[in-house]
Amino acid sequence: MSVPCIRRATPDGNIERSGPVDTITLDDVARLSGVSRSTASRVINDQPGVRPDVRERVQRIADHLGFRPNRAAKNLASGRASVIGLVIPSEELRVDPYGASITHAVGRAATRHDLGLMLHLAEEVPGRTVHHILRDGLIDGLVISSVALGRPWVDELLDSSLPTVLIGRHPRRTDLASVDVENVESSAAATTHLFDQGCERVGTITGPLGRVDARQRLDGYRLAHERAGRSGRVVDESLVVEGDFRRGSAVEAARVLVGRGVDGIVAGNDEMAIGAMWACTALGVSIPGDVAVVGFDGTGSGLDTHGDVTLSSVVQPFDRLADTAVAMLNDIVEGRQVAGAVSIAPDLVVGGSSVRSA
Amino acid sequence: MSVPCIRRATPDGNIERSGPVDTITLDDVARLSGVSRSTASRVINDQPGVRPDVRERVQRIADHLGFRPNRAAKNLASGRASVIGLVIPSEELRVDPYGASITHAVGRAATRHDLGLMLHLAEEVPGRTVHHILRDGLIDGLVISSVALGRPWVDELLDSSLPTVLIGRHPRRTDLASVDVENVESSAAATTHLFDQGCERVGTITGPLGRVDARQRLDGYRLAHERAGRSGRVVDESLVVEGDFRRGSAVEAARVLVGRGVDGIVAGNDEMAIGAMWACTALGVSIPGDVAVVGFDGTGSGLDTHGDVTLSSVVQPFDRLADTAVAMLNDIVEGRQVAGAVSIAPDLVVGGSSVRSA
DNA sequence: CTGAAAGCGCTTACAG
DNA sequence: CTGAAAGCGCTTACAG
Repeated sequence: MSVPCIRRATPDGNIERSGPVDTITLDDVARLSGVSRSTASRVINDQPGVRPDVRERVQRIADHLGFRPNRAAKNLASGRASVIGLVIPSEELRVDPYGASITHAVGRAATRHDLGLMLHLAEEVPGRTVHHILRDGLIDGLVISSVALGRPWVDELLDSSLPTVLIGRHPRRTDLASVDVENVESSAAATTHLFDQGCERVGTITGPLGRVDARQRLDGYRLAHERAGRSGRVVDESLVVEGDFRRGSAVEAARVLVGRGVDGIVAGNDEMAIGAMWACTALGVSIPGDVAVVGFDGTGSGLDTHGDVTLSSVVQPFDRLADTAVAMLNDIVEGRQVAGAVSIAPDLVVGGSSVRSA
Repeated sequence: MSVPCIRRATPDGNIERSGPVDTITLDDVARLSGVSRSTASRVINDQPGVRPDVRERVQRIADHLGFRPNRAAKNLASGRASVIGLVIPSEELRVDPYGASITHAVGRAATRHDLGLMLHLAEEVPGRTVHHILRDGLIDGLVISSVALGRPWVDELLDSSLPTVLIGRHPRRTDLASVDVENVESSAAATTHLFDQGCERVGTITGPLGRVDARQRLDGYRLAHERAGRSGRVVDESLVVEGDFRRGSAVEAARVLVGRGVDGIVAGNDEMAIGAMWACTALGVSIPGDVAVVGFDGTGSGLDTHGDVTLSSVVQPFDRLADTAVAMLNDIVEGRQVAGAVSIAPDLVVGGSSVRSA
């Protein structure tokens, strides 16, 4: 327990700071409680084997002192950091709301599990990073966004000794612990929803088809057509246009689709749905009257209305995805077994972009 | 140095993991180099006072072994974590590209300074958090986004003993170490740019005027009018509309402004610029022909084109802002004095939304 | 220039 | 149920 720190502005407008932080250690708690360090430790960590009255006394004193265990010491002694890392491409975080949503959700999930979250931005850089991440001993494990896959050092992490959980899917490997949103059925549901609104000619703007999720969503689009086959709806391949999950690509694509007479568009994600809506609006094509639009992700709905029309979308359950991923990671870290791949169904949230008040 | 960890899929499709990570300690390096731990430590940390040949030998062996110091031990022994925290509102990260850009930039800056970055999402929750952040001993200091200010626990951090640097400006306090973009002159430059393009009636959609940056940018808009006073350009108060920095608010605002006959719009940020462009497009008002638009932040430019028109914008120097903030924080942590408030000038990047090829 | 030793604040068998 | 003691892997005066 030392002198509290003082901060003040110096006359010349600079700022200085002195003195260490007021620190209460486990020893303080033990001494003031009249027990050993071991017992105090047990109380603090909710471990069994302490007489109830002793436990209560120690706890009260700890609370009163505002004791917080030093994480570095805890980490060193226990070999556990109580911190997890998140690997996500920096590009993703910056240009795509999906990345921000995942980061946000994992951050919240970590907090709920009483874990710190370190951010590891996946740049295109070479390899030393991996070793740093691994050997620093600063984190217990990693949540890796599948969007980060493909970078050599990220793939290297998957084979390292560090526990990892993937959010999303690996293009090839099936041996990884992963959590993913269900893509096929939910995309089919979105397409079917447009049929239900009376759309006869529904096109789709897909994500980059090198990506698993983009392909699966396209599969769902096809599946819905198969199921609606008897009502004369079949896939017109000229209405399947590949985008790149970014807004700009959908502007082009939507123009093409409008030119080919669609009355509905299933976009591979919300960013592209927004691009499509933009293009339609610019062409004087009304939404949802002339063309009904539905997206995927849920990042474009809510606050971010476009014109007066809210976007219909297959909304990813970001919080559940993140919570599941963090829980799985925790299980792996603590040596419990973990189911390999978890899939979580999203909800289709219907907004103004697809509902025709017939 | 122990057994490497093994991971394998079990027959029932689950995944298990066993064995500790292969660990090389400073002791290993010292022993194999035939020196003491102290000397090895000096070499590893580039401290003076080691004979060159010894230094080289130890270094080689450390490199060969792939030695990485255990951060927890280092932290515990030195009282320094080599990790900084970033406090940013979770809402900001999710809905506003500005938050993502800041996060991205601070992450990169931290890496450059060889620091880890912990994410502290500012929710609306009560107070314990502060103490956690402070006493965990997990971080040396905090970069706080000014957007997070206003939450009681964030304000509390500013008065704590933990070193902090603000990115942005505090509404009242001037005693804080902070880094901010220059708002007034740059906003004036954006407005003047529209005048230069021949705009006679330039309106503005401001951010929420409770915020300093929003007010400063409005000041810049006024300043440009003052300077252009002799050419007959004066502020028409009916062309000043308050938004909330979000896209939706600008859609409304732009309709109002178009109704009042503007031929140019200065938006308080890019999100609102995009909303305004959307509204204009929907109204059949062409950009930049009928209305020229300029934004602020640089988050809406680049990849994210709208229609075919790229957005002109006052582009924030995110990397420089972040780098400066992290460097300042490091200085404070290491006890060096730090200039109080740093202001960095952004660049006006002209795109298609404001250039009239007369 | 180099090393022996104490110590950072905790956890965790181990013995009572 | 409780405590004494060793140890996690480093840093850092201190003495040579």
